[in-house]
Amino acid sequence: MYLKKYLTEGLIQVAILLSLSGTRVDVGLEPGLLSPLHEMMLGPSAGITQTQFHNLWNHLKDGQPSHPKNVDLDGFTSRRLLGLVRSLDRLQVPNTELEAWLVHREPDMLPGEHHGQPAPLERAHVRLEDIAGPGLDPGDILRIQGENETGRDVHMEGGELDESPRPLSEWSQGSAWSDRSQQEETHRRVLSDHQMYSNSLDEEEGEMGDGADQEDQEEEPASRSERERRDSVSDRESAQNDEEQESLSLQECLRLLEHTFPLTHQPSEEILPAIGGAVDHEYMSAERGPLLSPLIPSEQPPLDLELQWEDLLAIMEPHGLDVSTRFPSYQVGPVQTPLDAAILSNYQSNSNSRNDNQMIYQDVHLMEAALPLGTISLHHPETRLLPLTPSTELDQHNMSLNLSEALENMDVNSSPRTPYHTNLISGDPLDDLNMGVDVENGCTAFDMNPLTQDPEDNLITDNTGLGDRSNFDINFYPNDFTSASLIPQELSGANPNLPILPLSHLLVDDEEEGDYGLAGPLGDLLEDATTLDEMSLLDLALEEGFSPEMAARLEEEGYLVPEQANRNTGPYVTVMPDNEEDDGGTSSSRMAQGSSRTLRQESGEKADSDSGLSLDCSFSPASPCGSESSCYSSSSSSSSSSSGSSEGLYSEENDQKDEEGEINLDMELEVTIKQEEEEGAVGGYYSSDVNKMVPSSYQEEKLFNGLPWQEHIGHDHSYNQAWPSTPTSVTGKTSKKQSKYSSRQSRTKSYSRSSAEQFVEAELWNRDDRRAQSLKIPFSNELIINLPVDDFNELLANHRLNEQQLNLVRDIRRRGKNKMAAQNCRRRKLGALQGLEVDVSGLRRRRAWLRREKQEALKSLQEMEQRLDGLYQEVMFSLRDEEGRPLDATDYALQFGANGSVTVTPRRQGTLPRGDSKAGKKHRDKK
DNA sequence: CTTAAGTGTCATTGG
DNA sequence: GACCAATGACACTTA
Repeated sequence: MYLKKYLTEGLIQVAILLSLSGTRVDVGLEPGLLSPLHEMMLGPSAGITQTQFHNLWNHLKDGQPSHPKNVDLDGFTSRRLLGLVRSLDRLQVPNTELEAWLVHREPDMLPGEHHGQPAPLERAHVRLEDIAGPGLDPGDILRIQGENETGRDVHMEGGELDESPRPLSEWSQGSAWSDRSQQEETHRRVLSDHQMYSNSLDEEEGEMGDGADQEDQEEEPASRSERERRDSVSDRESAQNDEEQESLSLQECLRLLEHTFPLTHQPSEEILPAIGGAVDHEYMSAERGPLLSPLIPSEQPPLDLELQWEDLLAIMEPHGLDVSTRFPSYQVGPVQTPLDAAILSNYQSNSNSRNDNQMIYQDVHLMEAALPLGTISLHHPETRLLPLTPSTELDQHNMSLNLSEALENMDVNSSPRTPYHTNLISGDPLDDLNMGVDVENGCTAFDMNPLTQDPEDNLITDNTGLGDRSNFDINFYPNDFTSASLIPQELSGANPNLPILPLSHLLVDDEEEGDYGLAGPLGDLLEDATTLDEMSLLDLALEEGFSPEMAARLEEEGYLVPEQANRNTGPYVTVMPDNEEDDGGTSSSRMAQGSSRTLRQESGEKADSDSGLSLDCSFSPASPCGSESSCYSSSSSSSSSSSGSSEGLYSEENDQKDEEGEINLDMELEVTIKQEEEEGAVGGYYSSDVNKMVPSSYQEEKLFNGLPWQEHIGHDHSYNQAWPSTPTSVTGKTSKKQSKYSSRQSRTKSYSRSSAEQFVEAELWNRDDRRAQSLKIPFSNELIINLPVDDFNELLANHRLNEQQLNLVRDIRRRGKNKMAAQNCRRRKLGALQGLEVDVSGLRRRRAWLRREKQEALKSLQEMEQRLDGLYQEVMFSLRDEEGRPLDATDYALQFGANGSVTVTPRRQGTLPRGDSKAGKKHRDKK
């Protein structure tokens, strides 16, 4: 069962991965696989995936990371592989490394400027820049930032900000910027990924994370020129920097970051919340038209920036939480490895991008931002506390908590944030997708950090995704830096239609997926799939994942049908009662044989009966149970003689031996059987001799030898049966049991070594068989059980049986049928349970998705309401009464006629113009 | 010795 | 009313 579950899980995950995109899987696998681009593309082998997933599970649950399969690839090989994968994906893989430190560079610019931010971040950035600096000059960054910000925010966190805005804008305008170098794209993607990650986190928490995407888009138009400039700068940088140089610089930077990481990390998180608080403030201010801002981003760059900033803040808060929760290692390990540093740098880059927004915002609320940063730092520790617990459950729990909190926040502060949701909806689907991916990447990145100690290793791991830690990490690492870009594109390409729904929804789903026990990353993947296909696709993917199981199930069921048919056909089935493995075709052919066989049996039976006990005792080849006979006979032969002829083929010699040796056994068996019957003992352990009971043609046995039908026999528990030969057979129940047990064991011991299977089957001889043997029932139990009623009655009529025999035969039939029915019932039960499990998982995902949708809808609704209010007030202010005074919105209401006419009517208590519930709200609020 | 899983059997129910 | 399938409950075995 557990193995099956594992397999199914692995299969499901594989299916999901495949459904999402081969790249993704590849990316994840690449690190672990030395050669295997094709595997990655085609889909990892089940074993690999399983192991990875298992590792993920283990990692999440146990916190134990590295998987043996996670091989650290050389930086070159890993890069090569990544490059190949990227090329396959169509995505050009720029050096993620570059991106990482580029982000860091920006901070360098900032150090002096940041008041609120903690020194460590700045330091780290500076160092990184200093080390890696080849490509970009701090001055460039500053310039870029200034350009981006239109000169407003240059002072603040410009260094950090400059690149972050770039990616956002570029990302949104990716098509326009296709010309640019791959590196630039990668930078953008990375940055966008980080942002997306934060967004996704926000969504998961129920925060307003969606707004970030919208903001990004909004920013684009306004800051195009700036972006272009930045792009040009980035191009220059990319051209200047060789990958190797970048890697080296990155390594150094990572090292530096490691030293400073904790501090650096905190600042980013802190800054974000602080910024978020400031943003909220601004939104609260009624002067601006935050809602409208998205509509006219170019005209109102500051507003856009603010909006973006808010989004970023919203994202950041959840992001930090998510990071902590998802990546316990990251949180736990105050000492972060270079990789972590790199990841952090990326993360910071996200924060930086937010900082850009902040910068814009800070022009207005600079002081506020500074304060919040300090205050936010407190926030960070909390997040870390959660992450300390490695268990996924805790993470999920945290997520859920965050979500609830986010929801609450929504309720309270939804109004300010809402405006962006519309943008999100209209937002580029690709961006959303990317965001979701990025989020995941960010997570993975964090995971990687702790393990990687050497900057080079970190880089390698980052690039290749071969993190030492856990398979899980490995799988997702690639996404973090290099692969991240790839994945998003693929996703976007694969699901252009999905765009409306931000990936963040998916992330939210992850929480619930956690219920399933899926790893966070896996859950993300699953959620992505769900979002893409709106759960239905996900379900399909799941089913596909289960396909093996399902197929097995179906096969079983299909088998069931034929099996039943066989049962109905009875006689034929008797030969192979349990031929589950047999196809219907075989059964049909067998049926024909069975008919002839039955005839033979009858004739043979008579002959056997003629032969008398000796024949019965000896294994008549046509043992009563056709199916059992073979195994049984073999066992019996083994028991009686060491020959242990397999396949139930008995040489006459064996038969004779059996006969001789078993005659006594027969007698004993009868006694024991009677006792059992008297005692009502359940099942019995039958000696091989029992087979003798049923006369079946020797040939028939041969025909049926080796057939799977014996399966059920194997299941037979011969309870209470004492080994005929054992002295205890005559003793009481307990003694019987013991004797039976001991006899079995002895048997198994003696036989198992020679021909284990045959012996086992022989052991399976059941009580009814023994009884039948004892009563000299002329036909096999299989025949008795599987014959149709008419045939069965005919059979009974043909054979003159005494009352005892008739009763036994009927009992055998009843019990045999019930046994098969019970088996079928249990099989169905298991199938139903599995199906229900699948349904539950699908429904959970569905529920999560619907919840996300609901949140989004509420957000958009609030946004619309706010916009309506603003418009209403605007209109009212523009109106003048007879005396030329502006109308008070509280005193007058707009009424919209059916013909499109709008009339201003004095507001009366209790009467509100249509669609002016909001106005009424306003009125009330003002009062 | 305990426990869970698997299996056979009985009794019952409904078709 | 007989037959059968399905199923719950119980007992037993086994790992």
